[in-house]
Amino acid sequence: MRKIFTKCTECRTASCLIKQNANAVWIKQLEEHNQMAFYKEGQHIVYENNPVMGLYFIQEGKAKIYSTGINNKMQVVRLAKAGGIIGHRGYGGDLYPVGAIAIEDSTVCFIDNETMYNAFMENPKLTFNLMMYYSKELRNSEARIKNIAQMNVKEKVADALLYVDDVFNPTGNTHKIISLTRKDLSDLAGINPEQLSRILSELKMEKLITIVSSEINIVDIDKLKSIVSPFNRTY
Amino acid sequence: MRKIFTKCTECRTASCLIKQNANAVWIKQLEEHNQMAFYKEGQHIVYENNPVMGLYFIQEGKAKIYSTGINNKMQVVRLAKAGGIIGHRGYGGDLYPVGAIAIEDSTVCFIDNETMYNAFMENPKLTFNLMMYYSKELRNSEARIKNIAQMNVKEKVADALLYVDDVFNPTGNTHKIISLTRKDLSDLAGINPEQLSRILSELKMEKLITIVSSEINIVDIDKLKSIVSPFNRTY
DNA sequence: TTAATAAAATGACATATATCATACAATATT
DNA sequence: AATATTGTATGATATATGTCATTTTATTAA
Repeated sequence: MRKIFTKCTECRTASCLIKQNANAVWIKQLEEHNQMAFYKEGQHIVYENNPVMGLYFIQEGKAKIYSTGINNKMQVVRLAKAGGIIGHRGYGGDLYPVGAIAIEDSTVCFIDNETMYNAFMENPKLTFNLMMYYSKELRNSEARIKNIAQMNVKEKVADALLYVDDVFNPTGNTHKIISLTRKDLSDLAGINPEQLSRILSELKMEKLITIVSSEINIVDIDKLKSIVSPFNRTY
Repeated sequence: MRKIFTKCTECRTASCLIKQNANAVWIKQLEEHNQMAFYKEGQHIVYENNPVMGLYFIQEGKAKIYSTGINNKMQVVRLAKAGGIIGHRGYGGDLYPVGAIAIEDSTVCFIDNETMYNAFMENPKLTFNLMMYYSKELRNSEARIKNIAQMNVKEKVADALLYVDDVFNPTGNTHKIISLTRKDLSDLAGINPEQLSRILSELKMEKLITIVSSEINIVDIDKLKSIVSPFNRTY
């Protein structure tokens, strides 16, 4: 576990939008308003249908953003890691329609709505880049709508594996699927765990992945991509 | 058909984010850079996988935003009307991953990326509210991921009807499903037209909707909502 | 108005995926 | 180390939904 930094100037999360875009004066301001919190794996960072009080910046760790449907079936709508943002949807007393759970021990930096609003009004680049962040997530989300609606289970599994790899292994050196259980993966793919197991076995037989003590490794990422290529997703 | 306004000061689209949030100086600036275009029903406003040159603001009319999957199967990811925004995803020479087609005769106001960027840097409220717009669309989109993944066909149809009504009949006085063919509706619900027909007949029998010469009218919106209520979507 | 064309609805059938049950493997507990 | 507990994999079966064919209704053209 890394040390918790309560000051932005000390924080080493280079991908943080605030560090990248707010001016020095505002970084000081924000430092005085932020609240750091530590979440153990499995703990809720935000609950579904609770009021949105501000923005959560993941300083360290990983989280799944989910929404609960019928029979308490969980749908993972997106994954986030250090630098990622949770919350902030629906300004002005709205409820937050999705929940977030730490899938690794995580430290999260919280800044309330009012402080954020003031920062936005005086840091156009911050606002612009946060707008871009949402815009990019929206694009991803719309791609996932099509995928979930049209793909068969095998394609959904390939898509989910590639999504996880894209989010959690950005350098591309390693392609290990980390921090996620079979249940998490099936909730992400939008299928049930049994189907997931079946397809994983199939992919293992076809030598696209290896599984050692239930840890998944992508060994032939190109073939995996070719499974979803008819849906021209760009990973 | 309404007259095409080429000046923001003349334009009567009250819901336009630019009109609402840009200062007078910038509205003048934007007026000099905007390009108006008229699209007949069925015409493309933007094509899939084309470069994103700027932002499209719908002044008048309606559009479906879609993405094409396997076997050229269309998935409608969202609907937009006057005041709605198309484009802008993936700033910086990226490709626009979804397409947009006018589903009514429409006039659309286009502003290039550079002009928009300059406007953003000097109109924090405009940037903030556009960020909120994307944020809201993202929230909707994530809700739809769960819905499409978990709902059965009947729930999908109810959800699609309620979505259309919510977007196109905001006042709530009338609940007529307009401007959409059965194909459009099934592409939105993520099912095939045959299933849609079957479910529509069922809903008609149950007196939740009426169909006169293939025009759908929601007559019992509460019962329709109760079909999707286990998914606690807030229309 | 009638014929021609397109759109929508219905029916019969095939199939992919979910469900339930069971078996196996891996981690945790005493 | 042995047992309990959880997580993962596989098999058998049921069911919802997609596909293809046909009929009915609506729209357009002659």
